[in-house]
Amino acid sequence: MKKKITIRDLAKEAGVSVTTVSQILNNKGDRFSTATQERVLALRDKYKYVPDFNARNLILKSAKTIGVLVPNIANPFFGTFVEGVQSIAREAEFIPLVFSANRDPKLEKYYLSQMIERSISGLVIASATMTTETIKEVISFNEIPYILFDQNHTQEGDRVQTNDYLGGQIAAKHLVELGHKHIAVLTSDNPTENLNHRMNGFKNIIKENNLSLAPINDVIRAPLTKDGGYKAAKDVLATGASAVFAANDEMAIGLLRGLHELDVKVPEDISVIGYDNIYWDDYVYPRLTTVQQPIFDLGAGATKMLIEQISHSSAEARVQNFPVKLIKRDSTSSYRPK
Amino acid sequence: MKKKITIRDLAKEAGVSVTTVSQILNNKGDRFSTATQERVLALRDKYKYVPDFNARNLILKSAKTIGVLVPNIANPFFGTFVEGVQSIAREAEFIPLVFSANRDPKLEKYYLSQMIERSISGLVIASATMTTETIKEVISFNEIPYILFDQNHTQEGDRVQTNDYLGGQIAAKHLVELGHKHIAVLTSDNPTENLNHRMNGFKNIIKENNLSLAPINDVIRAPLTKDGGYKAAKDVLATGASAVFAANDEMAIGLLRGLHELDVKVPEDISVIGYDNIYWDDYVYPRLTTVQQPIFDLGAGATKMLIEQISHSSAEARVQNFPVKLIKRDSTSSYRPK
DNA sequence: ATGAAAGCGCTAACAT
DNA sequence: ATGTTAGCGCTTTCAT
Repeated sequence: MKKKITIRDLAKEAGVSVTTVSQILNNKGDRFSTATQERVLALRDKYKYVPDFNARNLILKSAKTIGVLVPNIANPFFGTFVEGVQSIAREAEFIPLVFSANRDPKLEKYYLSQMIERSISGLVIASATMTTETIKEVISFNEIPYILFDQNHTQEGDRVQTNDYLGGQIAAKHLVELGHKHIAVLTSDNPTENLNHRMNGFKNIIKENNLSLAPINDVIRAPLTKDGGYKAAKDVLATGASAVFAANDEMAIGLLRGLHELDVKVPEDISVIGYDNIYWDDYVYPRLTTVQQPIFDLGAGATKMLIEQISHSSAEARVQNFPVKLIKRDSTSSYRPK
Repeated sequence: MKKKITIRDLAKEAGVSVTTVSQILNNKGDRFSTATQERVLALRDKYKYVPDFNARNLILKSAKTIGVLVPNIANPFFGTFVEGVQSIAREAEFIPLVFSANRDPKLEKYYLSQMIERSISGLVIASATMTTETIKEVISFNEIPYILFDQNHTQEGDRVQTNDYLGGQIAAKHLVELGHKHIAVLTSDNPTENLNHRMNGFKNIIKENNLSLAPINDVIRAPLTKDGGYKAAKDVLATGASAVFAANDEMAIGLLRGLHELDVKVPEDISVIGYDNIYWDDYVYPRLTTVQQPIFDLGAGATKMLIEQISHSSAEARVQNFPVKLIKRDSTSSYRPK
C-alpha cells in the first residue's frame, strides 16, 4: 500500500495547521478565510484525501456501522430483507456488516464477537436461533442497541414484526372461502414462536368453521426448506386434504415440486398456499398463492428504528407492526369433490 | 454505551504496565512470568475485555476486512457467491463487507469510497458495471489488492473465471445432439465480455454444424432478469426455433413462465437451456437444464486468492479457472418435427 | 482568522 | 521479567 496521505501532508502543503484543515474538512471552518478554505478543499481533491477511518473513529467513538445477522443470505427472503436494511443504512451513511450464520449458534457467537470488537453502533437480528441468553450475555452486556425480527415474540427489546396470527387467519379464510373442508398444514419441525402464532391463527379459523384438522394426522412437520417441503409431499397427500397451508414459501415451492412428481395436480387436486411472498412465487408452476410479508420494508423499518435508537437512545421498548395480506395466484382454487 | 474497559484498566488492576498486558494478550508474552500471564488473562475474562478495534488498527494498519461488491444480493447467484466468500474469509479471520450496488455506478463509487475510508485490506469485485476506469482511478490509485469475477475479460488484474466460451459450446452441443436444427438465443441487451464469450462459443458450434442462427432474427436481447426473460417469450417464439439458449438461469426461468402463458409446452414445443445452475432450477417447471458454474467455489476461490495476495502481495497477475459442465434436467428434449 | 497541544486506546522499540 | 516512551492520524479545547 502506498504511503497514505495524511492530514498533516495537506496542512504542510497548504501552509496552515492541521487544526485548520481538520475544521474545514469537517464543515466547521466558517471562521477561516475563504481563500484558506478553498486552498484546503482544492488540496483534498488533488490528493483524493480521505480521513483515516480508524483514527477518526478512535476519537469519535462511533464506527457508523450496523451489524446484520441473518440465517442465510442466499435465501431471497433474507436477501430482500438485507436490501431493505442497506437502503436505509445508506441514507444515514451507516455501513451494514452482514453475516449469514446458517442457524449455527457457534458461528453466530463468533460473528457477534467480531462485530463487538469492531465497535458496531447497533445490531439488526433476524435470526431465530439467537437465544435470549446470548442477547443478554453478549449484546446487552455491551449495551449495544439492537432490533429483532423473526424472533420468538416472548423476548424483550425493540422489534419489527408482522401479525403472524392474523396472517395465519388470512390463509385459512382464503381456503375456507374456497369451500375446502379438509385442510392440512405443513409446518416446521422446529418452529419458532412466530410460526406458532401463524399456525394458531390458522387453526383458530379452522375451528371456528368446524372444519377438520386433526393435529396428529393433518399437521405435517418438516425442515423449513424447499427440500423439506419436497420430501413432505407424500405425507401431505396421505392426509387426504383438499388444501394445504405451508408455513413459508420455500417449503410451499418444494411441496409443489414434490406433488408434481407424484402426479398430483395443483390446484385441481389440492390447493397450496404459502407464506412470505418471495419474488420467486411468480415463477414457479403454478404461481404460488401466499400471504405477503413486506420483507424489504421490514428490513428498512428495523434499520430506521435502530438508527433512531442509536442517535437518541430512547428508553422505552418499541414495537413496529407491518401489515400482511393475501396475494392470490394460481395454486389455490375452489374445492371440487373427487 | 457503558464506559468501555480499556487496557489501562486491566493494567492498573493487575498491577502491571500496559505493555505487559498488551504483549500477553497478543500472544507475545512468553517473557513474562506465568503468574503475571495468568493474572492478566483472568482479568480479561472477568471484564470480557476486547481491544478497541479502531485503536488497534490505527497502529496495525490493517482492518482484516475485505470488501465484496456484487450487483444484487437478493439474487441467489450472488447470494451463493457471497457465502463462498464468507466461508474462506472466516477461516482467515477476515470480515467481509458486502455491498449490493444494483448495477448503479454511482452507488458503486459511493460504496467503494466508503470501503477505502475504512481501510479494507482487499476487494472482491463481482460486478459488470465496474469500469476499468473506476478500478484504475479509485482502486489501483489506493493500491488495494483486488480480485475480479464476472467481468470484462479484457481487464487486467487477478481474477477467477470460468471458461465461458466452453460453456457456450457445451450448451450448443447439448441442443445439437438432441437434433435441434433451428436454435434461438436469448441474451443480454447490454452484454459484458464474458457473456459475449459465452455466446461466441455457442455460435461456434452452431456454425460448425451448419445450423440456422440468423443474428438478426434469432438473437433476442433483453435485460438479464426474470422479467426480461418473461417479456421476451413472444419474441423467442416468433423465431420459430425449436430450442433456445438463455444467457443465464434467471432469464431462462422468466422465459419458462412467459412461454407457459403463451400455451407453449417446454420441452415438447421448445427446449430451453439456461446458464449458471442456481439452486432454484430444480423447483421451476419444468426443471431447468443448464450449464453449471461452481458459484460457491468461485466466491471461495476469489477470496482465497485475495487473502494470499494481501499477505504476500505476489507480483504477477494470476487467473484461476473453474470448470463448467452440463446439468441435464427436464427443459430440453429431442427435436420433434411439428 | 489561526495554531499549539492534549489525548483517543493501543502497540512496540528500547530501556532497565 | 517488566516498564518507559513515543507515536499511529485525527479532533478539539483553549490560546493567541
